[in-house]
Amino acid sequence: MSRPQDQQNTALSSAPESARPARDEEIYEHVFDALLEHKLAPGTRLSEDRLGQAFGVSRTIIRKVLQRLEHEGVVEIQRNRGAMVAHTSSTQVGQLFEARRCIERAITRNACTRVTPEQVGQLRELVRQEQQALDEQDRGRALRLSGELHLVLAEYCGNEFLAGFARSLVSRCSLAIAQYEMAGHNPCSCEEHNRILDAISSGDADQASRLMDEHILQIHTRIRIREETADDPPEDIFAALAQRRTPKT
Amino acid sequence: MSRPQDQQNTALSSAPESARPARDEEIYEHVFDALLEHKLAPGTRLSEDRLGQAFGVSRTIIRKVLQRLEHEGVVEIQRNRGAMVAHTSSTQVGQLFEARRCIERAITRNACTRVTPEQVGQLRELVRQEQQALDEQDRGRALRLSGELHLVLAEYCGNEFLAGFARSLVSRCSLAIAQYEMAGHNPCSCEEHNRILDAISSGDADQASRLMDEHILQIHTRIRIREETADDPPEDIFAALAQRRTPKT
DNA sequence: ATCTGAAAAATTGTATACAATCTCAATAAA
DNA sequence: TTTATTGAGATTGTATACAATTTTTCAGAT
Repeated sequence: MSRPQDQQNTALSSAPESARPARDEEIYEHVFDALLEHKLAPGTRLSEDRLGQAFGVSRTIIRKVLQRLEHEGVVEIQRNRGAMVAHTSSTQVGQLFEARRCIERAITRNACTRVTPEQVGQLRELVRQEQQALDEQDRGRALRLSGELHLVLAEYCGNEFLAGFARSLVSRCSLAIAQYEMAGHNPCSCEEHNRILDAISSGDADQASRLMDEHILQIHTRIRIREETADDPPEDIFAALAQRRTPKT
Repeated sequence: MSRPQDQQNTALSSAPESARPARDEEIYEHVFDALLEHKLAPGTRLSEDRLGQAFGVSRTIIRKVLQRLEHEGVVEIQRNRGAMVAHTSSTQVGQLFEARRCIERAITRNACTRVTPEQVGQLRELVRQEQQALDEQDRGRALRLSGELHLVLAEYCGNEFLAGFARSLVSRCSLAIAQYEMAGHNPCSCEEHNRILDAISSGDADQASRLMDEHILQIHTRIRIREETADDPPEDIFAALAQRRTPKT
C-alpha cells in the first residue's frame, strides 16, 4: 500500500553512521520509553503494519520487538489478533506490588554494601532531574525518571537477575499506574527517594530496605481502583513514536 | 540442501487433529525440557536451520522459540552468530542462588496460607515420581521433576510474577548444575522436598520458608566450581529433540 | 610446518509473498 | 428492531528469497 522498501537502503547507502546500532534494539527502546511516559495507554492496539511503517522497517523487526515486550509483560499478544498495551487487573496490581516489595527490599539491602559514592552521585542526579521535570510540569518525563531511579539502583545492586526482575516490575507498575491512577493526584516522591539514598549512602541496610518497602507501599496506596478501559489512540500516535525522546542527561 | 517444504503441508491436509496446538509453543517445550534434563550442554550451538529441519518448520518459528528462550536466560544469542545454550559464570552462579533464595522464600511463605490439600497432594506425587526416577537411575528425568516441583509450587503461591521469576531461575540453575556439577555426586533431595511439604501443609510459614532457604543453599553447596566448557554434541541431537519426552503423568 | 589472505560455504538478518484468521459492515430473515 | 449470515477488507502466521555476515577451506608465501 506504499513504497515497499526504501528506507533501509537509504540508511545503508547514504548514512555511514558508526556501526549500525541494531535497529530492533532502538525501536524497542522508543516503544518502551513511550510506555513508561504513559504515551501509550493500556489497551492501545499495536499494529505490526503501522509500527513498521512508522519506523521504516518490515513487520519482521516489529514482531521481534513486540515479542520482547510481551515477554516483559508490558504488551499482550493474542494469537491471530495482534498486540496491545497490557491491561492490569486489580488482582495483578496487588501481586505486582507484593513482588516489587520482595525484590526491591533485597536490592536495596544489597546496594548498601556495594554501591560506590560515585554511583550515589548519579542516583542523586536522577532525583534532581525528576524534581526539575515536576517543576516544569513535565509529568511524563518525571514518571519515567522516577522509574529510572529504581532501575539504575537495581543495576547497582550487583545481582543481574534481581535487576532484571525489577526492570520488568517497574515498567509493569508504570502501566498499572497509567490505568488506575486518579487524574489530579500528588505524584511527588522525590523526598522519599532522597531519604532512601541517604540511608543507602550511610550503609544502613535495615533502614534503607525499610524505607524502600514503605516507599513502594506508598506508591501502591496512591493508586485508586477505577474500572476503566482506554481506547482509540490519537491517529498519529505511531508517527509520534518514531521521534527521538529528549536525551536522558 | 533437502526438500524445502513438505511436512507442514502434510500436517495441514492429512491430519485434522483437534485445533492445532500452536506449533511454536510445542517446540519451545521440547527444547526447554531437553535443557532441564541436561540433554543439551551449555555451549551447544542451536542452528536455526537444523532445528527447523528437525521439527519440520521454517526458521521463522525456530527464531521465535530461540528468542523466547534467550529472554528466559537459558539461551544466548549473539548478533550474526546465532544461538547457543547459555553458559553460567561463577559470578552468576552466586547471584543466581541468591536471587532464588530471595524469591522462593517469599513463594514458600505465601504458599503456606494459600495452598489447598489437593495441591499438596499433587506436589507429593511429584516427589514420589522423582524418587521413582532416581530408583530407576533415570537421572535426567529426576532432575526435571525436581525442578518441576519448585515450578509447580511457585504457581500455587498466588503471585504470577514471583512464579514467573522462579521459573526463569530454576531453569537457569539447572543449566548451571549441568555445567559445574561433579560427575558422581549425590543428587537426592527428595527427603528435603518432603520436609518442606510437611511444613507447608501444616501452615508453618516460618519453618517452611526456612527449610526452603536451607534447601536451596544445599543445592548451591553441591555445586563445585570446575572450569569446563562443553562442546561437540552428538550428531543426531536435533533429531532426538523432536521425539516426545515421557509424558508427565 | 606455519602463517596469510582470499574465495567458498554456511549461517543469520530482513523483507516480502501468500495463506489463515479475524473484524466489521451490509444484507437478509425473524 | 433485532438477530444471523456472509463476504470484503484488514491483520496476523509462516515460509521463503535474497542480502549481510561469519566461518571454513585451501592455495601460496614465508
